[in-house]
Amino acid sequence: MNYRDTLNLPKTDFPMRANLSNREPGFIENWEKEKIYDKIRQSSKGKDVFVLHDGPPYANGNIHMGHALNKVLKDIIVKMKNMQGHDAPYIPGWDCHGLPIEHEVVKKLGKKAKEKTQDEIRKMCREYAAKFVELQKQDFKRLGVFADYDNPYLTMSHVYEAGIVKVFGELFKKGYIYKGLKPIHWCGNCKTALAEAEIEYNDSHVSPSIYVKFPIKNRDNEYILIWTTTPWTLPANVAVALHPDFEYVYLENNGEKYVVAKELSDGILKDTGLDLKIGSNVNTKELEDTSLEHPFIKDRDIKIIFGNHVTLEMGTGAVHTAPGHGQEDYVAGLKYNLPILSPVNDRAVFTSEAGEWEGMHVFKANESIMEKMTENGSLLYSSEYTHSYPKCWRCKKDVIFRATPQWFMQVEKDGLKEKAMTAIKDVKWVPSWGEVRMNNMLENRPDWCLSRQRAWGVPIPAFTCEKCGETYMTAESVDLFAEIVQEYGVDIWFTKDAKELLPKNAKCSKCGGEEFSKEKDILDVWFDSGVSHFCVLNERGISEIANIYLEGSDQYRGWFQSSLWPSVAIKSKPPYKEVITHGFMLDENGRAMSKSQGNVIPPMNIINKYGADILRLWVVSENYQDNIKLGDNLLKQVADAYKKIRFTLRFLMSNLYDYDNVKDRVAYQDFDDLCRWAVSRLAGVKEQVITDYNSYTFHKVFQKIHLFCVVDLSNFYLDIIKDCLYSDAKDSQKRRMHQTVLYDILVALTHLLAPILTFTCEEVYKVFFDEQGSVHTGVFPDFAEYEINEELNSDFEIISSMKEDVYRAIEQAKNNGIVGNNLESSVIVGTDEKEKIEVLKKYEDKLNEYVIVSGYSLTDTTTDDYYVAPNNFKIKVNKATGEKCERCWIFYDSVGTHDEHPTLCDRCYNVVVNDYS
RNA sequence: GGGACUGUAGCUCAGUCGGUAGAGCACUGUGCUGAUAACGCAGGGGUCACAAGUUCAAUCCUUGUCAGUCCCA
Repeated sequence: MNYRDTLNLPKTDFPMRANLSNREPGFIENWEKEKIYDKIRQSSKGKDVFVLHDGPPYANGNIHMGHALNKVLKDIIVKMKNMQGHDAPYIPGWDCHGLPIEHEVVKKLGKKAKEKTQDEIRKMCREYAAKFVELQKQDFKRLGVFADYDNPYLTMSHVYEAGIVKVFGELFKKGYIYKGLKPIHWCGNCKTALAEAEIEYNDSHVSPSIYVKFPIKNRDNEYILIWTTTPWTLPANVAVALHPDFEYVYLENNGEKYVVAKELSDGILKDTGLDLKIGSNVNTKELEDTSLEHPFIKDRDIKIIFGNHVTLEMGTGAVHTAPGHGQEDYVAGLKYNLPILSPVNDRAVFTSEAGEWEGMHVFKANESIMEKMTENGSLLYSSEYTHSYPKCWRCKKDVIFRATPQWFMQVEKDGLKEKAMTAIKDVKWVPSWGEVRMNNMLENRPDWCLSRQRAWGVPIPAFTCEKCGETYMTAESVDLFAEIVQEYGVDIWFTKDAKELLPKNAKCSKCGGEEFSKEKDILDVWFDSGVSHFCVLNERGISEIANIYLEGSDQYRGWFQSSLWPSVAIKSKPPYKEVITHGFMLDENGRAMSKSQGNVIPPMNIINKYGADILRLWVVSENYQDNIKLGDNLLKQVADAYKKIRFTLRFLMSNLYDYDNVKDRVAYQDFDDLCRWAVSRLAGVKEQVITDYNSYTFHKVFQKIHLFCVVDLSNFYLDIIKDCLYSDAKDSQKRRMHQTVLYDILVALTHLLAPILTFTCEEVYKVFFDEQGSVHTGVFPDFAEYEINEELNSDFEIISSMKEDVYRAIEQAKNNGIVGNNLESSVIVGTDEKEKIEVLKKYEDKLNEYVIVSGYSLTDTTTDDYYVAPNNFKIKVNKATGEKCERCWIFYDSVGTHDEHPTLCDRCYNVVVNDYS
């Protein structure tokens, strides 16, 4: 008789090899067919609503690892909330307007772009965005992300566009919206505004380099010396900036004294070659209340201001400030309430405000202005300077900074900034330092410039009076436009005349004119996405605000803020209860991933090589709150951990092939100590894992489950019970008891891991539990009767440490030729630690099973020939007595006593005789 | 240059309310061949980024430096 056939060896159809990359698409197909998202919605109906609101990715290009990381994290949260008895919907969104798409479309058109109307270009942008929404959607599905893909939110949909206009209108009515001047990059040749992305840099641009004297009022022969490379901006000068902390000295020159930064004085001497003497220190505080004269404009009072933007890299430490012609100057100007002068028209030609230079192109005026200052003696020195200067991407001509009318949202009005800063204290920031970071950003935030001079976006519904040029926008006109957009989309702004978009009887408030033209500005796309909580959560009746926003840490400046301002202004509270951020993708060496570095890994490469579940497991294998590394070695490690989990699940299933959870289940009160311990550990792991899920520390979920699989299960419990599972009678109470435990562990792992290993857990569920159902409509198991038994836990820790020591002793015994393997051994164990021996005595008759040896006994009296092991147990290893049972491989004295089956022990004999004859 | 974060074994992470550190994986060796392209066991491996300060004592506190990352200028 072949006794092997009488064993209950594991059986399962669950494949060892996951073959994820090939098999995952099948699951996705199935989920689509079964409408898994709708099913989950149905099974969650009526439960507590929990909303993770999706920050819309930009509908341009294929997804990268940053998207994958972000979406998987969101998906894990949504799934684990659904599995904890919440109703957690997930509406995916896409950011569809904006320059990058317009840029791509125009670039593709090339020279033909000029022949196209704005309306035609917008149509192409819309198609372009729609295409990438579909592409990205497929990729997100491939990642196993569950979402309402049939009803996503697109910022270019008519409903959403109408929502944007409505929110803009609300803010306008509350008085937050105003029109002001702001310097922007401007190409005088193309007569157009340029965004940062439309600018190229010429590294070897040659500019004039001039030192100019600004006389200090009421101080004879004292000047502040400034340095600049743009003489043409001097007519717009209104201030000179000094650094509050730098030391300043006088440079003396034939009776004249020039204030400059001490550290730069040597550089100035070298640069100019002038024979200047470095004189005494200047108390700049005393200068605070005085002002300067302009070098060539009479009657202009030039303020002295202080700012940290002044550097010691170049110049004199005194910065010529023209808020109409420079970003930093503009910001400083806002702080000091300086006028914004910009006497330059759209062709970069001086206007009448520039006096004698009217009609002259600004670059040509440089020379003339320098001549003027040479004449009146205010130009100390001039030369040339080579540096990097911006030029237009289209015509390659040099660009200028020019103040233009722009639309703003006021952040100081009605204490909005203070309200926002207070509001964020009620938000839970994960990690907690997010609050500090946000707070610092809000504090220094200037008014939000909402307008862009572009085609692809939501128009700012403003009109200009044809007669007097006054801007026309009223509560009524904004409301009317929102209504029109609701029906036709914003494209109508570009196709209809002003008359058709204005309220009847619209009259200019200034001159009473009735003829208007449409303004051409569109809204900043950050406004589009910033109002998503209105346009999605409110408009769809999902919730007033979101439970969670989860994005990369760059969004403190971006979406978290663009969402916060309108929300606090209108709802008087933040749009989110919790804000979670994740770090950025780095390569294996901790370097940022970038095209230029060539270390970018597309998510599809990982999915095709390893599968989405491996990618998902990678997401939770590291702490995403910090930066997160990616590379082949890391993926290999994750793949190994995956295998361990998969094999554990498979082993559980394979030993349950003959188990029926209804018929064969053994009640908890009939469990032995080992099983009580096992379910105590299970209950502990379950509790910890749920805690870790709810604090969004997913890497701890992963580590705890992995550790449970490796240490508690694989190395200990499963190893011990194999003997019972295989060799005991199929129907024995003991075997059924262990199977009951295995079953519950399987249920627990399958569900607790489902938010992470979305595909694999579904595979387990369909193979083992219910081919028609889905693990994702289930909930985390409860196991109310399984208590965390601290006494058992600590007892088994002692048993475990004893087992370690015994194995060390057996290793030695093997080396000494006493035994060949563990089951050949019979061990005697003692220790000086009485408490430990007392614990062991409680389990004395089970310890041979737990240690997996043929003989085990405890002793109070150890002798010198005992091996003293690191955990302080003393052990003697002998060769087991009796013979090896052919069936169960354990050494028993009873082997040979049964004539019918001379190679079997008592237990196996009985099983074979009862069940197999 | 400013704001924020990170730096513990090859890797991913724990940890110490201040008393010179732990786990899993990987690695090496080994057993088994009834989880078998599996499974078990044993072993090696860290001046806790660097420097100074506080302290009887610092990886943990303070300051600075270096490296990496995000945002801003």
